[in-house]
Amino acid sequence: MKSARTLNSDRPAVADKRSAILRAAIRVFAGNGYFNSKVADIAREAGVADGTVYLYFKSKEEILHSIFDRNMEEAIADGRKRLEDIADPGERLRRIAHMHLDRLGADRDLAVVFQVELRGSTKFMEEFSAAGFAEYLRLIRSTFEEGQRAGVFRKELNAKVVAKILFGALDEMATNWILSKRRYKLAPMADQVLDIFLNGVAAK
Amino acid sequence: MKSARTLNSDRPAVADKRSAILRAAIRVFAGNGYFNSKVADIAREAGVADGTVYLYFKSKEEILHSIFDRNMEEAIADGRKRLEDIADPGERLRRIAHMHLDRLGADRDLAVVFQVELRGSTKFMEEFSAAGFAEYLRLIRSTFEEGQRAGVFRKELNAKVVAKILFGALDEMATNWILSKRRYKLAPMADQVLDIFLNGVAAK
DNA sequence: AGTTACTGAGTGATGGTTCATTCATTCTTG
DNA sequence: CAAGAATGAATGAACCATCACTCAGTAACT
Repeated sequence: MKSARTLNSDRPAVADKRSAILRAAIRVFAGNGYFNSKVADIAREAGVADGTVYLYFKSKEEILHSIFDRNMEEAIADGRKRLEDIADPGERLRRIAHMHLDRLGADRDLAVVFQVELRGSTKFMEEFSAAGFAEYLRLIRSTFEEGQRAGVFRKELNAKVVAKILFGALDEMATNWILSKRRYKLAPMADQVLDIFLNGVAAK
Repeated sequence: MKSARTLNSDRPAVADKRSAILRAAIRVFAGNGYFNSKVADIAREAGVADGTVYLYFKSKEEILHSIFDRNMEEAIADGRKRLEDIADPGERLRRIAHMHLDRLGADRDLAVVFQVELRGSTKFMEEFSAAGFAEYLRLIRSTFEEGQRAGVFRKELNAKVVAKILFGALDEMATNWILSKRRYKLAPMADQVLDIFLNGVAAK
């Protein structure tokens, strides 16, 4: 087997290998589903031995968790940054929706893992929902509440329900996109969703 | 073992046993997830031997399919009937949404199977989406298009996207409901969704 | 020589599926 | 109507393919 990139030995290959395994796992999980994927498949795809996987992750399940954690963390950090210069609640929601679909639309395999594989058992769902999803829903909700206070959104609406509606609509766009044979851009759908949504919740 | 009901020998216990197994499977799948459920668990829950399951279903996977098929068929038949006396497109959509959430809200285990277990692999998703989901989306869409022709919904909206939005919102209500610790009624959420939705798509 | 990174054959447990056998019921025959 | 034969639904122990995970060994580097 060809030795891994030894071009510059600055960084030990450690970080590289960890994410090589994660990237491989995303591809494998997306292709076969989590439960039908063998650890050996991931190892082969990553170009390492079976045992090596266990030097970086303590179980197959932890690999799935790491995929979620790492991406969610990145998305949230990036999201915060790209929201800080926007004041208008409607525009903030638009930006959130765009980022949501941009991110999933940029990597189909990752999208499959997020839309399908991570939903495959209540156990996972509960864990993930306790972690990142809940925080994401809260972000949408509090943004909406700002809008209510500012008088641009109808005050009688339940913000929690509204957040779920927006999330659900975006989520369905993503799921439909990965299942669709047609290839179209996912991100632009955000505007169609927001058109209806903002019209629906607008004050007056 | 006590002999099966021999009260009237009209009908062999066959149909009974088949649906006993299906009901047991719904409970077991909902409790452990499809992949973590053993056929032996289903058999025990149904009060039959392992082998008996294979007299009625040719594989574990076929059990999952049957759960979907049977319920979807029933839902669609029932749905058609309860829609035929409604002309107004907005009211038709409201009725659809109510039926959707009523049905899932009436049986938490079934809801778990539909919201979680059936989504756990692209393979399943594709099969199911080819089957019932697609038809359901088409129903929403064509109802919306009637409304567009009637001039009550904005004509510039893409009906396909609109249908996904409504479905996605309802779907998220259901998923959130099964994951929530709190016990609340699912069906009433339909009105909150429709309030925003109809406002969002209304002409003028 | 020591340390760290990696390897991949082996192992042990799991669980979907099969099938030889049982037995209650129904049919046939005298 | 009773005895024997046939039926086929139901059983559950056993089979065996499948993998997640381990670990004794090798390689690479200092």
